[in-house]
Amino acid sequence: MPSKVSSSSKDGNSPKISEATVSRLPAYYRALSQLADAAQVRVSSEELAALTGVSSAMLRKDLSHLGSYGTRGVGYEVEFLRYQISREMGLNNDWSVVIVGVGNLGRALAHYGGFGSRGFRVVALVDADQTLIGTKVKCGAEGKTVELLVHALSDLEDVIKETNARLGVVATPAESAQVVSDRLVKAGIRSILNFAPVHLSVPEGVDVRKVDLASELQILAFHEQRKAV
Amino acid sequence: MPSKVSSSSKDGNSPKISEATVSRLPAYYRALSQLADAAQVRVSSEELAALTGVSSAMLRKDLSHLGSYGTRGVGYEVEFLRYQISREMGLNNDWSVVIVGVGNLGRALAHYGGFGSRGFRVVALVDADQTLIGTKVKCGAEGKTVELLVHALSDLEDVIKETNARLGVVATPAESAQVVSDRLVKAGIRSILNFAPVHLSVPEGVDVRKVDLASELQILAFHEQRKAV
DNA sequence: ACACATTTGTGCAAAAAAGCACAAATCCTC
DNA sequence: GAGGATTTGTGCTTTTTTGCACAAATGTGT
Ligand SMILES: NC(=O)c1ccc[n+]([C@@H]2O[C@H](COP(=O)([O-])OP(=O)(O)OC[C@H]3O[C@@H](n4cnc5c(N)ncnc54)[C@H](O)[C@@H]3O)[C@@H](O)[C@H]2O)c1
Ligand SMILES: NC(=O)c1ccc[n+]([C@@H]2O[C@H](COP(=O)([O-])OP(=O)(O)OC[C@H]3O[C@@H](n4cnc5c(N)ncnc54)[C@H](O)[C@@H]3O)[C@@H](O)[C@H]2O)c1
Repeated sequence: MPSKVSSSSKDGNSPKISEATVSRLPAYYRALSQLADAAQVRVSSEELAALTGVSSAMLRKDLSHLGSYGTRGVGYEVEFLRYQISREMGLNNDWSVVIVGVGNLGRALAHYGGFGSRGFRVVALVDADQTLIGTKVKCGAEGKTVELLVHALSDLEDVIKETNARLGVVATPAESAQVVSDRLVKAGIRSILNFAPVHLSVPEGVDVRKVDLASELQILAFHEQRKAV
Repeated sequence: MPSKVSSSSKDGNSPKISEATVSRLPAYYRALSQLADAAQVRVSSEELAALTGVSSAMLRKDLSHLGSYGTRGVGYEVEFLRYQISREMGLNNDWSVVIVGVGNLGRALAHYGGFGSRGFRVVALVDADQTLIGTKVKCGAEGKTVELLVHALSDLEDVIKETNARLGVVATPAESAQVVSDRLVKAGIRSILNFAPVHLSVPEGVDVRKVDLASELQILAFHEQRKAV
């Protein structure tokens, strides 16, 4: 897994769903959404597993941690199961996202339309580049396009407070990532998605997930190298 | 972990490095490069572990799978260890990458300069959009900028043959991803990095790593939701 | 109402990964 | 060159994750 949650264990009373399971729930959700779009009513563990690339046994065990939402001899109701996963994952809530670093990647993320359909909304863009600050960037894809102003890094705390952002995306160069992360945390952000290829140190209670594209290619290269000549 | 290798186990005679270890090697490599840039000669497992966010014991065990490259009581030589990792991972070779889908994300990847410094070179861009085909896209960042022509999807096989590309990146919409993947495989590609939020079915021997940005946000949201109110 | 075909949910076993602790190796000082 | 301070490499333990197999539950057909 090219990325891991770092800190935070957090358990109050919830039955504790394993990290491995959590990391697969989004794929199930996505597949169920697809089936729902195709107006399919029911799905078996076998079918859903094939769609998501896991074994049917693993799928069933994963789902069993959420509750007993299937019917033996029949399968799962697509819409019902989809709803249960979305509820468990908090996708009903509206998640506000602030993106710091509006370069190649930050802009691509802002333009992307696929987040909105899943409860995520980019509400603020922040950069340190004077030539970018004050410019407008189109956010979201067809239909729901919004123009967002690029804010100055110095306004980070205010922007977060005003927009109530709870998720932070770091898309700055590696050198600035730790500083940006520190400021995000200080401003109250406790969930960070980091694209900079550095490890971010954050206090207990803050989650960081790292997406490292270069690492992914390197891992592929490693295996490629080992394949028969 | 936002991504996993799907198929391929592959073992000829190599001592078999665990998948978990392989997934961490790029981070070690990156940190060592940083230290080398800062002209640091030696590093302890403790220090390197802190830089990469793992425990020192895990780091040592990971490295021990490559060989015994440290010196007890002293630590590791930065340059030497870096070289050993790069050799093990095949980063000395030059890896040619073809990107299919030159939209928001594909373009951001093409523009990105960080790949070149690690043995990866984007050698071809392919898209299905008639208005894009034939246009030129700047590839790589400052210094080593190259303009690449966007090729037609119908030329995919030829382009791969001519450029000798061995790594394929799928950055098309989800609907097209499986078709594109099939064609990449048929053209001889056996390592694919997939950004489309769908599971790709590939034959035995082909590796797919999936990077699903929306999933990452969802996983963060899941944990965020569980944090104290 | 009963036998039979399906498909889930789950206890248990196996495998993989992470963590611990310490002996072995090296360096430094005197 | 002996003793003490470090720091690696690794056997062993614990935890996490995956896989297997089957009983329990449901639907169907007669
Ligand atoms: N573009 C890619 O395909 C790609 C691939 C792999 C990794 N990455 C990583 O993602 C990150 C962003 O990549 P990119 O290609 O968008 O880079 P980029 O240089 O295009 O954009 C970086 C942006 O961050 C801004 N910035 C710099 N310092 C800042 C600070 N302290 N606060 C706020 N903003 C700041 C810059 O002004 C710039 O707009 C980098 O860390 C890069 O290594 C990118
Ligand atoms: N942009 C993001 O930040 C982001 C985030 C998460 C996921 N993704 C995923 O990454 C993929 C690409 O995203 P994007 O934002 O770049 O989309 P995009 O629509 O901007 O670009 C997609 C490109 O693929 C091309 N294309 C379509 N069908 C094709 C085919 N059969 N063969 C070759 N090219 C084809 C299109 O012409 C277009 O240029 C999508 O699957 C998207 O869900 C993107």
